[in-house]
Amino acid sequence: MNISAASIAAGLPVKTVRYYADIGLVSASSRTASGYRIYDDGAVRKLVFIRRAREFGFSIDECRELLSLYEDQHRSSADVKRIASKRLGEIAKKQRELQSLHDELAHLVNACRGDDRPDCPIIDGLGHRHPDM
Amino acid sequence: MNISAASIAAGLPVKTVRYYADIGLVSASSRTASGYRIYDDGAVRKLVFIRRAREFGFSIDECRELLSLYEDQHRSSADVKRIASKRLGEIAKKQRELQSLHDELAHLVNACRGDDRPDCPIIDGLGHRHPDM
DNA sequence: GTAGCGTCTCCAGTAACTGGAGAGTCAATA
DNA sequence: TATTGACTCTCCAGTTACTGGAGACGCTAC
Repeated sequence: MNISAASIAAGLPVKTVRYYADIGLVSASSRTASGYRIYDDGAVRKLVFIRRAREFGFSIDECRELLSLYEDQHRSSADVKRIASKRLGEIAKKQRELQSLHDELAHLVNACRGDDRPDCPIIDGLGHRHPDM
Repeated sequence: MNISAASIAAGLPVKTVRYYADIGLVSASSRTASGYRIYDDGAVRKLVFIRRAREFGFSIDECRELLSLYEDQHRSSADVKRIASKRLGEIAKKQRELQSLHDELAHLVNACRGDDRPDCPIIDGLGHRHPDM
């Protein structure tokens, strides 16, 4: 599999696959005589693994850690659960933040007539200090 | 007001205030003879405005746009509403994505015993293709 | 006057790519 | 066989919104 076939199989842009190789996250399994990267199924599986983990919001460094657990036959599921639980907590926190932003902004947007007059509660709401932020 | 007083009043780090001046977002109202930045109330209000808008997730460029509306006595609230509504849609989208990530990851974490055995549904869930992602 | 801050500018680095230049490679067509 | 066009390579620069640090200068108090 050359890089474009691997990128399609993994669901990642070619540039990103090359980048992951550059930073030593997932290297090509070998190269052709002319230097083209070759990816085998194992490498593609790792790329898929990384893509999924990135979609879950894991950082590249966390992916590195997860990948080493993924590759380690002797890893304990406790390690993995610890990392995933931490991430889950962060996601929940982000959700709460987003919710309050949404509510506040929605309130301002609803209060705005949206006509040609300069009076605008959104601008006012942004411009002045707010009780709990 | 020197830069640190302004930064406290605006709720932004000094570095960030300087950065906003560098990129021409909010300049100091003047300078002392020795080159120290001086901020008046108007400049501080703009800094607060920017901080709030950033907290709402508006990009620097969007802030620039909002700021010009903020400063424009003749702006229509329709313009502001348009930008804010767009942002609101993006926030809602992000919320939905985050929700599905949360559900999926929570499912995996719950399914994981978290003991010393290498069998781990989280790793498996990340490693393999998933129905709808 | 000197110690200990604060401030200045400028440069580099962050995260995770993305875009592009310039050169080489490969497969198919004329 | 030559050439076209797509693909690949490496390397460098740019992105976003800052943040950290170096080295130099300013300000205030003791």
